[in-house]
Amino acid sequence: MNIGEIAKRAGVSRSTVSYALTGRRPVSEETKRRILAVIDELGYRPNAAARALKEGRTRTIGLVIPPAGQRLTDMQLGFVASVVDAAARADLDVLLSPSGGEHDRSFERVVTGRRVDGVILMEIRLEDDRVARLLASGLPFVGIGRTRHPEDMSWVDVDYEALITKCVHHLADLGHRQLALVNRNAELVAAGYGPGHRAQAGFDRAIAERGLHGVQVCCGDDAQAGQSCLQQLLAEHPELTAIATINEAAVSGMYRALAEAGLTVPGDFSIAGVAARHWAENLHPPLTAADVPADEMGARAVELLIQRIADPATAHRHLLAAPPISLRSTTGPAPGHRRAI
Amino acid sequence: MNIGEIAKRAGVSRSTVSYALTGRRPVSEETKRRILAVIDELGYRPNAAARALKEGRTRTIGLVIPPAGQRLTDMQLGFVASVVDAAARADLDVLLSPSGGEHDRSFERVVTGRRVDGVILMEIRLEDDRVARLLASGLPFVGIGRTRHPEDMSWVDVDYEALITKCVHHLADLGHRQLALVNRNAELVAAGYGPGHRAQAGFDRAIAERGLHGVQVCCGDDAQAGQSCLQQLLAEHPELTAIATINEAAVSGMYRALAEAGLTVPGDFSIAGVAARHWAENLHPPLTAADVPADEMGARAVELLIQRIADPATAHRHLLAAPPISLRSTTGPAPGHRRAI
DNA sequence: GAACGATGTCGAATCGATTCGGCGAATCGG
DNA sequence: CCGATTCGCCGAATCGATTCGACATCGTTC
Repeated sequence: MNIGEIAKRAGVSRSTVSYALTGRRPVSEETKRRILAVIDELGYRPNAAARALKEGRTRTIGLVIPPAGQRLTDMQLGFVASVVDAAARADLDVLLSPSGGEHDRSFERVVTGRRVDGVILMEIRLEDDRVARLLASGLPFVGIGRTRHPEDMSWVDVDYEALITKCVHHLADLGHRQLALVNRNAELVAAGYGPGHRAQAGFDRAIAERGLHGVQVCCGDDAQAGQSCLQQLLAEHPELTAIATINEAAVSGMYRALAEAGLTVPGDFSIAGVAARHWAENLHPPLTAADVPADEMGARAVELLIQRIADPATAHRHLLAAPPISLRSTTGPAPGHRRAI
Repeated sequence: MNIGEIAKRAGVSRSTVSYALTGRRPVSEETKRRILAVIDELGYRPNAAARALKEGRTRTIGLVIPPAGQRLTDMQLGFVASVVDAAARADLDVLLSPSGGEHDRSFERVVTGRRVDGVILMEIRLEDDRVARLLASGLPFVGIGRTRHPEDMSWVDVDYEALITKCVHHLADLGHRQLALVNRNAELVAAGYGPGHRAQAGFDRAIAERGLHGVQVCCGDDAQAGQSCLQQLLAEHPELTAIATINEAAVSGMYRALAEAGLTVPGDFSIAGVAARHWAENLHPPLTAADVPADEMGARAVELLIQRIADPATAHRHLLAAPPISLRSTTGPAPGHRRAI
């Protein structure tokens, strides 16, 4: 069931079959019809490996995800889904590659074995070996996230700094004076996870601008960690009245801790965050949050990658998403400051 | 940077380089050392397409997931993660393919273009075109889930029927007489989604065995749907005291509906389900549930697939997981039946 | 009617690996 | 000391597509 077989049965040469399929040279209607009939009858499809070998491209992109061991957050899942979706629309296949820890063989295979035409990289650190590796290899790639030197690459990213700044201003406008920032897990932030650092920077800046008091903590990426984290926070800083966070997975645990401490949301305590819309809406109460457009970002990342593959010499392009905050149910006037509205 | 270049610089023939790398024929230590040094220096890795073409295998498996549009449940995410993980350990790459709806081109490419050595199929229907397609194509595959004719294929699955039966018996033992089964979304069940149908069957059987009263409803796969579904259920069947469910994504919404109806869990109302452990534990209160071992199942699916690829003629193998129920916080004696314990 | 440009097709080279048959040289046994 | 093995390596064929140059046929044009 290869192209030679088709050619034989249609009584033409292999090249003619190829041209009939790709249309890169004219083939008479009659011949084309006969070839297609044979192909249809035998259910022939060109061998992907042979085509990739000759053409020098695989029609496949790599998607590098955080190690599978750690659960994907809802936002990350949104990125994956939208990348897969957009790739499918462009008739590209997606090769999944966990990276980090024991999985570096997989990443190395993807980068180095010419298995993919380009790569989309998730969960990028400020200093990231993988980015360096990709830059050195010359393989086109696009980041969802960026390093400390963002000019070197194409990326789409969430402007965590601006978003957290907005959250703080929003809370300050409501009269809150004592705020906390709940970050992602400590290992991630310590490893130079960009959003974590940028959220810190934005928080610090906004706190300073408004003359507020702020504390920062890291918190594991799940509900139980969120609960114990907030318990501790409330115990050590009873003066707090509001939280800003980028840790969507921990929010439901924070709700729990507040409820157990007898604090109502948003009556006694406010929370504003950055999260996938789907997630924010499905929480109870729905989270006041910047709705990260994960779907669009994934699609844009694929677009950028396709452009880079087509012409690796084009200028790098960047997309920084900073959607406005959707006021849902978790922020309100600071207790005792109702007149301040 | 191909094998010829390496051969030239090492002063040997291309075949010798190949044998030095694969070890399929002896090569002298001295020569091997020289070759490896050159390879190391130039950072050479064999071209995957060329190798796949010659060897007739791609060292890649396909993972067919539900269309990306609909969110993956936590359990599905667990399957994906464990499959990717197990594949990486076996030095296999994973090609992701959404199927259903507009994505059938992607599925078709995977099946037909010899892009993968085998396929793992998720979210299987009782009658499933994709299974028929794979059987016809001769491509090795393993299902996570099974059709109405399970003998035709290898699979791993969750024994929803047994698990729901256990849930019902557990609730009946606690004195509950009026139960409901909350199934997955209506379209999925109508399309012949096996777990949905098997859960119904198990529910019916157990209800009959114990002489109970039962109702069944379908419910969208998210918290909001769970909330409105349970609201309606409570309104139409005020006599209900317990629920069994396979719809993990809807559970938190059910909690909400119960709380708003003034019912405590498990004091006034009990819930038992089938869910990913991680999810069940992180709910508040933690769900009494059969903990589906998603990690192990994904790994086993990969194992079975590797065996099938190695020898497509082996007998089909099946693995039906029916873990015991982990008693957490959401089931208790039926109200007014405390003596019945 | 000769020169010319399309048009349609073919044969052969090519992509980068693996693998088989064979060929010297070294080693061994008798 | 000679024939038989073994060892180490090479050259060529092969996998299944794409693509380039060449060629035959046909219709135009001057």
